[in-house]
Amino acid sequence: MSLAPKPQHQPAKKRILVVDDHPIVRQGLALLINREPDMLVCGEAEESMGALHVLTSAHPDVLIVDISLNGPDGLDLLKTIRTTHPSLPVLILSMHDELIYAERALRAGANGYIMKQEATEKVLVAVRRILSGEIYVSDRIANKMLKHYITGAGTLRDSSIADLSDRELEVFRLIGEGHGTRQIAEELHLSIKTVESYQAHIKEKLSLRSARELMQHAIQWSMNEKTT
Amino acid sequence: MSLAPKPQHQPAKKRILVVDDHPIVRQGLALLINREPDMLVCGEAEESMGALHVLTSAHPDVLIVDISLNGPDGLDLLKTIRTTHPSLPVLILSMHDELIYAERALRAGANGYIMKQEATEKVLVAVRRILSGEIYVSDRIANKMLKHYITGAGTLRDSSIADLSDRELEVFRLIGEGHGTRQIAEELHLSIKTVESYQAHIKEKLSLRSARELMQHAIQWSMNEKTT
DNA sequence: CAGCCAATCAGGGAATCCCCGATACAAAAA
DNA sequence: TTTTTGTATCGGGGATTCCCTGATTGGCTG
Repeated sequence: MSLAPKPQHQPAKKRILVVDDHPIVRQGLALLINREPDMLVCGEAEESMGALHVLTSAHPDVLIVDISLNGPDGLDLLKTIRTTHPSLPVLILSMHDELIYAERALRAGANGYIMKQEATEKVLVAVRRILSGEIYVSDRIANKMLKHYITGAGTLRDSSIADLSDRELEVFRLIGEGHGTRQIAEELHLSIKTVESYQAHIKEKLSLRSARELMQHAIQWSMNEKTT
Repeated sequence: MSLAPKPQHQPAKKRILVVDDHPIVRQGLALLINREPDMLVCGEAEESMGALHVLTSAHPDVLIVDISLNGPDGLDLLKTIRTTHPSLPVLILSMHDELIYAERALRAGANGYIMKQEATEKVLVAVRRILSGEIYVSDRIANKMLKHYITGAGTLRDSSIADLSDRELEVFRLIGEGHGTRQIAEELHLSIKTVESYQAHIKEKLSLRSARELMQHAIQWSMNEKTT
């Protein structure tokens, strides 16, 4: 399985930082990556803060980031990283194959978007692809994007939820997970007033009349993990 | 129990079947399990149908089943399996730490409930626990459930919602429909204070810590099997 | 450049949550 | 027959959230 390159001129392995809040997933990725001759996992983190910390000490060549982390989510982390590392390759990992997330991820500067449903080898393909400077998206997503792009609207209108901004969607998701206003504010390091403002915007965009209705929809949406 | 010739000197490895729609998670679990001397993964499946098929050929001693599968979910699979294998140990794996899912899982006949956020070693602990005939749940969940046990009687009851008085159940249902405190008070021709009192009683009986959790449970209850 | 919009926050009154109660009544237990 | 328990009904009052009306900054975009 290995070409057995001898230590002499051995090219440096590509260093990969894995960010996911599920230990099992981190371990699965580590196994997968470390048995490749040209890559190794140089660090792990389970949330954004830890990731930023490890980032400075482990100097990875690629990041693999789960989109749904506790606290600031994968997209937030991505945006933060982009301010200091504009061209560091980042592969976004997600459990939804909803177009909303893929579109947002790429817009936020991700170099790739892959789903956990994808075969494990695809992860390696994706990593190599983005290491070579290209963009990776799974075929299913790519097809959907093409179709939507061709058949009209430049953006995706699956539901009015697609109208939400990144921050708004994040708050919406947290509400659906059962988190309260204060809690969300703390998790995202924002003022309560700011979170309230987002809630108001979400209600506006989704035509909801009360915080109660907002919560109802958020919970139902979060229960529906359904694939397009 | 024992259908194979069991050499007394060398105990056979316990055979484990993993069902999860994320290849990375399956691989992570396989790594984790196969490096233990007394277990091995005897099969994998990514959805319920495949799981039932593999089940007949791989003769596992334990199943690890993710709760959110495509098509019939983990609980559906569990229920199906229980009709033909009433005592086959099944560990339910989930990404939610919500009590509701754990309750449903155990009520459906699961022998354990563990979250993906949990440390990987906990999976091994859980597997050994349920292999020895016991039930495994994480400490957080266990604490919550204990209260339910103590205040109730016998086995895991009908979600302990059966303990609610008529008025309480009525209020609970209305909350699940999205009605607010004031609205409920008007609809039932009661004082707001009375409705608040019912809410407090419901929270007490269901071991819920906030109005938000109450609402979450009420909504989810009203969405799913009201008829269980 | 002017305008729009996302992201961030404040003030303040209304509503709610949630901890303390209370009273009345019926059924069950002692 | 007391005593206890459970249900149904309500209140006070402080903490919190809701919700409306603002503001400021910084990007894009026409």
